[in-house]
Amino acid sequence: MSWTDERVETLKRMWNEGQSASQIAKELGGVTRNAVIGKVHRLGLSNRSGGAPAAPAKEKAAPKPATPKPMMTESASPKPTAAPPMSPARKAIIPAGQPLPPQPSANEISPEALAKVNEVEKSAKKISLMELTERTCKWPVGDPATEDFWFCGLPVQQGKPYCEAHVGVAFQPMSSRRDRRR
DNA sequence: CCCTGATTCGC
DNA sequence: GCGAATCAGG
Repeated sequence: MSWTDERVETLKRMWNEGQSASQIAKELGGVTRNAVIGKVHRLGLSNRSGGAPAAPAKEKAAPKPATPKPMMTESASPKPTAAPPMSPARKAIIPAGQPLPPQPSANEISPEALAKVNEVEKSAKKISLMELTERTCKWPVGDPATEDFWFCGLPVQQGKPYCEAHVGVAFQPMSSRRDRRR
């Protein structure tokens, strides 16, 4: 693949939209994110600005022009309030009667988060215990005492044991989310 | 480990 | 000019 006008155009557009290099590469196809980044540099638009070099620096070793970009959306307030799902290990010891394990109670969890989970669970990979890996969401769904039980299996949020959606319900902002978003 | 962009350098 | 390899950071 080569950089046709059209492809370059798409590149520019997406880059300015804040898309990541890898996303752009995927969209374009036939190129890697490295290619995209390389091109971005050659086009001189490493800084996601329309093209207004407000900083006329002549530095050679200017390490950091500062990046006023949103970047990673990481909210840090890890205080597990909503009971994290129990270990799969207790699978068999459940009185198969009715005292079902407290399905991560839908107490005061963000309605949005719950809605998100419901959606996610529909497209979940539904993997089994054995299929769990370091980077698969380990959120259990269903009744461990029945066949109707599986793990989410979606890609986990970096660091966390669950996917984004499940991290959302697993880690409550400790109160009933009071603060405002960023 | 996953991901991000930045840089280098042989082609 | 191109982009894989590498680097630096989250």
